Amino acid sequence: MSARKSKVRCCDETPVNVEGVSEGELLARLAKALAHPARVTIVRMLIERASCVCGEIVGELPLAQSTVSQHLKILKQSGLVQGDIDGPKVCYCINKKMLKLLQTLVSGLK
Amino acid sequence: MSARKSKVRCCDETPVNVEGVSEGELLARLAKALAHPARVTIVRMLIERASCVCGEIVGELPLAQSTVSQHLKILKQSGLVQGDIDGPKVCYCINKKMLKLLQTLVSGLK
DNA sequence: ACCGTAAATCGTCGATCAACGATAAAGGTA
DNA sequence: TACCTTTATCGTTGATCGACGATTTACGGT
Repeated sequence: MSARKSKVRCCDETPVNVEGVSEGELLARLAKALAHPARVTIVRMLIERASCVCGEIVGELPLAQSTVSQHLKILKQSGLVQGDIDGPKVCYCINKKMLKLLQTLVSGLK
Repeated sequence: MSARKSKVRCCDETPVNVEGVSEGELLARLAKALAHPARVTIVRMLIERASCVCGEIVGELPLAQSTVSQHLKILKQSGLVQGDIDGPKVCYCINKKMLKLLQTLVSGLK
């Protein structure tokens, strides 16, 4: 093996591609990512546990593995969540920048 | 005419029925209401202009009147927006309690 | 009573969502 | 290599969304 086979830390810094997207569009996208109870639960889990897991998420939700995988895909596409491959598993975690952005956009509604 | 035909103020206090709904469910609902750019625009308009109008909203969006009406319905169902009938027109405005609730729920994501 | 304006509702259509089981891909281990 | 585990993807199904035009409903004004 090279340096380290599987790094414990995952989801380092984040690109966050938000090119030419209006604030309204962006807020709508992020809101859409949260527009399902299961996804809210996933986000909360990822925030709570700094450690990012995937199988655990499946175990915690009353949904099939494929369904959870779909929700994770949607969350990843929104940028709110990232997933790093760690051996046979995938390590998911929150993109704090995006979460912060969402919070800023929502708080700015006034 | 009796006292005042059409009150200038509209959207007084708000009921806000959030009975037996978990926080996650609630956040998901509110997020869903914002999960479309047109609805974000509407919410922003209503926040900006204390005066609440409906025809103006239609005039400002590149959408048919019926489509805007649908979006308004969704926003009303979420509780984020209220509409009071004012003669032949309908006066829409933000439910500040709900907006605050949304902001609290999103800010609480940490 | 009649007309005009404002808004909601209806019906339709294509697109997307949400869920599942089944299957495939990718990596670790014996 | 063969297996096992983990996750993603495929294919399907029913439900909901988003948009529209057309129609209906509700008021105000004449």
